[in-house]
Amino acid sequence: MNVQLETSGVKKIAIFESTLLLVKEHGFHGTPMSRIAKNAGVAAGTIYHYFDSKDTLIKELYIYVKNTLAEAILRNHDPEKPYDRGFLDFWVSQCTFFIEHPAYLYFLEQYINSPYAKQFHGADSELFKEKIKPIFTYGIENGLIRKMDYELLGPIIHGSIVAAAKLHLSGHHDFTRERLYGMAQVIWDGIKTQS
Amino acid sequence: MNVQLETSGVKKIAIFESTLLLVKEHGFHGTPMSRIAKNAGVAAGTIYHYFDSKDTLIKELYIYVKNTLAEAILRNHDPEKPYDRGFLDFWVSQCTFFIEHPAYLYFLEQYINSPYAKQFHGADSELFKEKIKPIFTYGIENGLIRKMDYELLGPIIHGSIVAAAKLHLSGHHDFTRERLYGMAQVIWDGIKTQS
DNA sequence: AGTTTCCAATTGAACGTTCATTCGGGTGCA
DNA sequence: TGCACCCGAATGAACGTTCAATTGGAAACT
Repeated sequence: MNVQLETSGVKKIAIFESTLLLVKEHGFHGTPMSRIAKNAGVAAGTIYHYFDSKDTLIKELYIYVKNTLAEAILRNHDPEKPYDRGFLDFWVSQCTFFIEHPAYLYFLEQYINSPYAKQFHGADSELFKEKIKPIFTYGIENGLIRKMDYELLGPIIHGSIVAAAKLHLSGHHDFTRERLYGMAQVIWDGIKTQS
Repeated sequence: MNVQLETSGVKKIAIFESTLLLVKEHGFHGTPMSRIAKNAGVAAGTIYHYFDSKDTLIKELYIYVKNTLAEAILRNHDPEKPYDRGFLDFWVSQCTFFIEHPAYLYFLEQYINSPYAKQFHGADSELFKEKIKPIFTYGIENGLIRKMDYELLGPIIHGSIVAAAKLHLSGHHDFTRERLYGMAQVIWDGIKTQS
């Protein structure tokens, strides 16, 4: 199931989840290693058994989060279905994932815009790069999606998903699965090759 | 010109611009007050003559940035022109502003996703709330834009502008004014009421 | 099976640094 | 003289990281 053959990794995951929760609540700087440790039920020094520094902890956490997200998306992805249906599924399953895992969403949003992302530029989830991104480059190259750079298309789609998830999480709206598919359709109409 | 009747405010602006540059480069945590001071050409203590704390400095800086952005947008906005043309102008002038002021862009992006934004929820540019936002709510209410929440529409448009500006700033692309209007048109096609 | 060896895992107090903020004092203008 | 502005060394708290000491359990040996 896992890429690495880890004996357990249970503490590592505990540290990840603890960091995720605290970063969501207080941001990167607002979460000292001491509190990460306490929250994860380990001693401060233990973290340094698994990670070289706070920076590498954050970087590895980012990849962990992206991998978890990619797994969730791929689980709902059926390559047999028509391309547009695939896009809708992608949009909805990612949005659902964020709604169900708010800490993952807020961590990602903070990371992407932090200096970490520039510092560790290139370090990303292999799963994402190899399985998800190709779906979109395929769509662009085969004339199913409007001709534009992936670097432009990506943030636009991402932005719509994040906006919807945040809106739901704010509590003001409660999006049903149908509503989500409706929103995905709006985005698809804007993205697809215009007839 | 300014809302506040400041005698000069030149030091205050210097502190703002210094913070902007350093935050872009090193993030919130990576920019100590001492370096903000040195970079602005003032003493550390002087900052506390103008701001209560680092937190309020950041908060006021956010409003300063949003105001400056709003001014730039309104300067290029002509209410006489048709609505769709107004949207294109809005999109392009905001994108151009970000391209010309990268530090403003990166500061905003970091702020929006930081705990500051939640902490100071509601504190925003009056200019923006009273002049820019109404343009969009008008468009939605009068059936010119697809019926959706402003909280959903806003981030989508914002996302596309930011993505384009970042792509330009990355150096890989050099968008002419015509190219920018082309991209704005793509977004408009997705946003407008479908015929 | 019992004993010894060994090392990864874990602890938390201690260290040194960095940082936001304070404060006592200085300057120049009204 | 008073007041607004400004300085920068000093302060003390908070933080990331280190490390000597402890544990526990698996292998190696008798």
